Amino acid sequence: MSNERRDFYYHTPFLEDRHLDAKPPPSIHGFDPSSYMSLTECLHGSVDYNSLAKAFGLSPSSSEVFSSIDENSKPVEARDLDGGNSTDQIPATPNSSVSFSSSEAGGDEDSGKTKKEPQPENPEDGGEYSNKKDKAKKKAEKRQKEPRFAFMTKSEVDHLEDGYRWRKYGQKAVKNSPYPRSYYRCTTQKCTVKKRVERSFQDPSTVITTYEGQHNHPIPTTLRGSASAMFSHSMLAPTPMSSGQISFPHHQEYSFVQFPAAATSHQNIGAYPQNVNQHLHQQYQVPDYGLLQDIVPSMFFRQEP
DNA sequence: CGATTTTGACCAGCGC
DNA sequence: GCGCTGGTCAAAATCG
Repeated sequence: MSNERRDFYYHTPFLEDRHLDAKPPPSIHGFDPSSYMSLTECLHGSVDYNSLAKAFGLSPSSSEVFSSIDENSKPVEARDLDGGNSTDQIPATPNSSVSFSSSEAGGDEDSGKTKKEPQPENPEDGGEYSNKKDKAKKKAEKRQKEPRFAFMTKSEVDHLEDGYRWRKYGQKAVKNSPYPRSYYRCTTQKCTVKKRVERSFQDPSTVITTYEGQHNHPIPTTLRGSASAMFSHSMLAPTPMSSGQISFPHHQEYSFVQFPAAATSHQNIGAYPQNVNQHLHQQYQVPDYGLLQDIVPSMFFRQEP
């Protein structure tokens, strides 16, 4: 609504030219402005552009960057990536359709999509409705408060190992795409984090993962395989997840990144100036330059009209 | 046998 | 109001 609203998109080609031993590094490439990759959505649908830009050490007026996104990372049939989502509700201007309710973190960051404030219509007189419906409503209400974050990863594996344990609770065919979308929920009790995974129909080698919510617990140490071993100590330590960290799982074998706490409270974004860099840096597995140098410089911001 | 996945049904939001 | 679509539920099936 207000012009204050700005969407942030990022393009993180990091890892692309990174050599991590034997296997080809997964890369996050391209992005889909019209359906995913909107940091704004992740950040509760309301973020101050300048603050965020600052947080990442970018000049708020780096308009070239904006354009570069359009040209380079052309949202190839972006709408198709998300099937109905973007096609139907995010026509030309992604954010414009995101009926964001800036009210607060509880804003409907799911806005542009489907869920909406479930009218609290006498939950008790559900009468004819089974508690199933009530449940769904409650969940929906809850869900809206969760920050979301989506990214694309080149991978042959659909469900990327990210250190947490997930249970699949649904799968749906995606409109205009031969690939289905899977829905996962964190199996840890009391943790409401969910994630959706789907393969890009434009680029079948790309997996689009959307995280929703924040883990309120450390990574399960009983994780089988090497997953747990690859997470940095900083991750396994009782990190203040409550502060709003969001993890950027790419590929279990290569890296694991935590996004600075900015995710949960947009008001604080301005509070992570340059520290963000160091912050991120610590999280990377790759020592030398870390992926940070890839991610930050390539962190593109875009302002939608 | 418990945990997880599969899958059809159901529900809510949105556009027409 | 209706149809479409995304998201979730939950019973059944499958897995380890």
